[in-house]
Amino acid sequence: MRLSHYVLPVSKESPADAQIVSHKLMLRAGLIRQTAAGIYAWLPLGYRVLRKIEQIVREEQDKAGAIELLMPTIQSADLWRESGRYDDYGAEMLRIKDRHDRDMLYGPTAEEVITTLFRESARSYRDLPRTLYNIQWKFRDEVRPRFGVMRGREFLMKDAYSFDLDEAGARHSYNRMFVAYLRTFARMGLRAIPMQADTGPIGGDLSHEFIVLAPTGESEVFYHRNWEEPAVVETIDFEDVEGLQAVVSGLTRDYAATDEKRDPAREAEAGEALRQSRGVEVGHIFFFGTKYSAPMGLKVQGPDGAEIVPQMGSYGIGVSRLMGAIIEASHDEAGIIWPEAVAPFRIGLINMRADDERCRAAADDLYSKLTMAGVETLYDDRDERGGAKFATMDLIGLPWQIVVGPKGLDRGIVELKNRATGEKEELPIDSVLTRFGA
RNA sequence: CGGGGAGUAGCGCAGCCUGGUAGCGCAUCUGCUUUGGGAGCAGAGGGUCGCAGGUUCGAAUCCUGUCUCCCCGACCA
Repeated sequence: MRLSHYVLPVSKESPADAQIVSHKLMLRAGLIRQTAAGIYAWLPLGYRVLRKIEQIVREEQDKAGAIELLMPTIQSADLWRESGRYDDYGAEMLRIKDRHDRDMLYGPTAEEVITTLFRESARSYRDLPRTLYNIQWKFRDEVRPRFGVMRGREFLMKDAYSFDLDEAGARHSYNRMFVAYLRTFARMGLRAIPMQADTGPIGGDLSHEFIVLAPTGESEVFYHRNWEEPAVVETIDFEDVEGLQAVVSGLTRDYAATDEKRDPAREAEAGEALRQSRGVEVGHIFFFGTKYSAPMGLKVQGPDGAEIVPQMGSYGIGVSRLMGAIIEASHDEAGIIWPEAVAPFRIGLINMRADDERCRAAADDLYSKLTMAGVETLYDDRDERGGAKFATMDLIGLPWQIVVGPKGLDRGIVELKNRATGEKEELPIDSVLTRFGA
């Protein structure tokens, strides 16, 4: 993409509304624009990042055996009356009426919809287990939205729902998601730590929050230093029930808790190894048994002909929130530092002298070859001063910057800079192309 | 939902107390000079001062109402 043809409203100053660094940078780098309290438009650059994050989430859900579908944002109140949640949910739910004065709502979550859908498709025990998910916009009318997309009212969420024949099966479904989550966050360059969370009416240990460590995070967290090495599950057989359980057990061995869930005994046990930091909740998984399946009449026929009420779990990832979390975890004074996996473009190509024929020709050629090879490149071809271009590139945080200028061309080289490390290399143009597979 | 603050040009702000032709910096546009880390000079465009009433010869400024946004606390992907 040529910057001269793009929409990228960057700014030196951040709006007074923004309090935390990720919000400021998202506004300054032209990723988002606020349209109402807690509601944001995703500008072109931000939307590219959002789609990358979404795609990673999708790929890891698929690997874990979950099946994607898409549920509507607008739901009927009747569904929620069926589950008994319509009156309980409170003001956080945005309630609206259609032209026939029917009660509708903008979905804050989708247990009711998915349970209904599954009820209509599952007849036999052979139809279980299944895990279904969708990545869809949600709306929760938060009393006080803040921190930009970290706590918006409208947000993009991946929500998965598992249906199992018994509790042991539900545990396996839970374990699948547990591992999938760690893989998902690791791919985005995040250190996410699973922490025991409230389990609600069912009890047991099947509820975890996934917290990304970031110095400016919202909640205070405590963890064993072993978590400083991010948990990576490179390969895993999601069908291997015992193997998966062993992995999850291993991963939950070391202490980690949010401020509200601290355990003095385990902290004493950790002793010197106890660490304290701040974090952002990016995911939450839990098992809730028959809370929805029972009241909503979801049942299948078992091998012996008897009715079985499926055991359910649900698994959320805040996709839009992740963008804020990634920036909180990865930035410097100059701007954002995108991990390669989610960067809106891989390369920022800077033509130092757009008014110079030779530079323009060399940069145009480089841009053309990179683009044709499928390397996502943002090309600053504007006739601006170099300083302004560098500042913009640093702000928007693309992993690599390629600088084409007359001084380099005299020596037959261009400069390649790594945004994260700041390291610069001088390379012949051909080598740069080779480096990026073009 | 309780407490506090703010709405003036795209962004950041001054002006309000003490009513009298709406300003500054950045950004934008034009010209010239510049060009390897947010350039200099000269000029220009852009605002029904959140909205609605009221007081007054005259309201950004005073009064009343209202909407919106932000911050602190209780809740959440």
